[in-house]
Amino acid sequence: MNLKDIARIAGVSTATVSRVINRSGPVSAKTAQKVLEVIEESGYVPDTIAKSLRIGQTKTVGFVVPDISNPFFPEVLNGAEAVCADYGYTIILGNTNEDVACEAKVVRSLRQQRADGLLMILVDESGGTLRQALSGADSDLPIVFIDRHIEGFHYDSVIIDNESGTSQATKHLLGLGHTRIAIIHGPITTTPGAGRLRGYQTAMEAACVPAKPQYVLEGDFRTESGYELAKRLMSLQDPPTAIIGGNNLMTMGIFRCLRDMGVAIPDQVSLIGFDDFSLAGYLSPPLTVVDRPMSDMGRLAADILLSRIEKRETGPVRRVVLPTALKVRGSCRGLNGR
Amino acid sequence: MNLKDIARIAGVSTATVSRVINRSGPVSAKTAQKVLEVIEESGYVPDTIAKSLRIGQTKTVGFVVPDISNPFFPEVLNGAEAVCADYGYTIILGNTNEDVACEAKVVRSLRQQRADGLLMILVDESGGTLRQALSGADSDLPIVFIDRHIEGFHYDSVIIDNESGTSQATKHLLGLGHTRIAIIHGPITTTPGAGRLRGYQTAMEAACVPAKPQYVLEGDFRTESGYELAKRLMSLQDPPTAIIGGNNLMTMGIFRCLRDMGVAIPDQVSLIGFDDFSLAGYLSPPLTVVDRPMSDMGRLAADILLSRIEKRETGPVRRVVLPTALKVRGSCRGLNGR
DNA sequence: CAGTAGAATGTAATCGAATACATTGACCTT
DNA sequence: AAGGTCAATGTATTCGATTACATTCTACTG
Repeated sequence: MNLKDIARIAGVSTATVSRVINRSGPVSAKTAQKVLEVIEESGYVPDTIAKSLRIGQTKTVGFVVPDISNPFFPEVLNGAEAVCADYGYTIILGNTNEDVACEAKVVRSLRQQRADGLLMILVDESGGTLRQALSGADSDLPIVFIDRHIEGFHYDSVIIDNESGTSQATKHLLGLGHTRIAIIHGPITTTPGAGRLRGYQTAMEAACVPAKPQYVLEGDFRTESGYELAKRLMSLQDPPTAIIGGNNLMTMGIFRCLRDMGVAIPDQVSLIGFDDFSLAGYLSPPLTVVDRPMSDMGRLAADILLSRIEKRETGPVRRVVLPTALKVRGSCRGLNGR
Repeated sequence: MNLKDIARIAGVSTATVSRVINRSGPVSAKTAQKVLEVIEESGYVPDTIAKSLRIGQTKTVGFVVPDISNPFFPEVLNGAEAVCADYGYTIILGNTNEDVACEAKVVRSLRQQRADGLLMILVDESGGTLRQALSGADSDLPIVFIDRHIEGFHYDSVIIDNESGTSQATKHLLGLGHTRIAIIHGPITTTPGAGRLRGYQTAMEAACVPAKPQYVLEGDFRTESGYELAKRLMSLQDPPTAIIGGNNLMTMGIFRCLRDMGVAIPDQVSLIGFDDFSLAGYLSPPLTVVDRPMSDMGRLAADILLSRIEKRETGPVRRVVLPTALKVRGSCRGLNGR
């Protein structure tokens, strides 16, 4: 059952049917009604594929994530999906498994599928992968980066103030009297990895507390690395009195490690995580975290992307930086009383 | 840059280029090489849209979920995505917001987009919505239901043994000496809602412990309803000594409520949740839960769907029922010693 | 009543790839 | 050398919609 069939049954031309469906031209009331009746009866749905081919637009947005099972992902997706649905766009998923080669493959596949635009949480922030995957193409494919971005690349991005996030956390700990503060940060090749480390360093320097190198460890944003590195920290001859986790997963890893090692939080070690999650406030102790507006990030990114796709906005590249907020709960203890 | 351009530059016909790309016919080594070179240089990627239109297959699978932010979703998605990626299929997302009307819209939209098949976590288990959304169509669109299914509908489904899950949980509590056991179950119009309730009832009856009606409450699978109903339970003149949560979100709600009300777990009330989640074992007390293989559900459902799409399997409808397992941690206390 | 504006409708090309069918050419057979 | 086989390639149609352009029809003007 296609447009031609409808035209035949209704006794009109395909052009007329198309005009009725899209309200794209004058059609007499009588004809329109007749056509609509036929469509209704037959249960006809226009073929989006054919339409896309003809008009060169698919009304789809590719959403590229490194790791579906990171709880950060559904939150962002949630915001983005709502906006896309509002504008009649559908989301196609691309999972890169934190892998550079996979990222290239996914982008190329999304390009093949003619996604109208891309929402990307990057893996390769050097941009090499992306540049290659986009090579030879109509390189005006709109892309909005989320959480991470590429220096000197002409794309919009929605990120957060990572530096201020860890800076707040560090100051909070310093204010409680801690000096042996450790951080398990993400890869410094990534925006959030480097930014969060910088915030920590800045705050430490500002307080004239030198950060010991053995307290600054680089993880890979995964639970296991948080676990392992926390174990290493607590095995030092002078273990830290406070640890900052570089993201949600690593914080969970740290939390588990401390629990498994029998290290009391916050009595022996204070802990601050980056990223809030649903049960963080119900752990014991309730976790103090740096929170950020994840759903808003998705919403905003989708907003920008769609306005680029629909050419409602043509100005220069936008770089939106959203604020973070320290949520003080119960995983930090003051040392001043000692 | 399209197939025609490549053909022109390589000095061959479009048919030959197509044959090279798809290995769909004999091409001399020399010609093939030439064509591949041109493709390489130009960064050409075939247009999936055009291909789909021609061959009537999109290599996409629609994934319909009621609630993106339910932690159950990414787990299932994770499994499904891996299988789909293996077979070269892409996932299109459909969010129904637990809304029947929205479900119809999403299915219709996915049909328009010519998804080759659907993975569905239903909202309307009566099937009315689905039947309507599929009306008039080539109703041989393969669909696999996950977690919930429609009685007497000719589609495959992958569900879990809900009844045995709550039955195990109830027996565990009975074994510990509890008799005032409450359950906050999901809507009885849903497979998991009804099944889990039944398991509870069966186990209670088998032990000749009558279930008091005020201990059996129907929630809506959301955190808030768990919270509210737990509050109601604990306000009874003879509150239960144990509560079973009907799903992950409601269990979180119950947990929060008990904490907020200052009810000690498990000293005052024992708690068993349905569905494990990443930090359940690190709450205090660590939560005893009925676990189920969520990622496997996604994997299996995708497996079945793809084998239907590719006609590798044409047998009768399959109904796969996966087992649940009680994970005993620390949220239940024995009453026998009293 | 001829002329014409503008509404209503139709015809046919187009998007980019796949493919049925046609054609060419090389090599082998008898 | 004629005929046959099969590999290699080309031509032209097709998928289902949109749309530029052409045509018809209606109604109104002077």
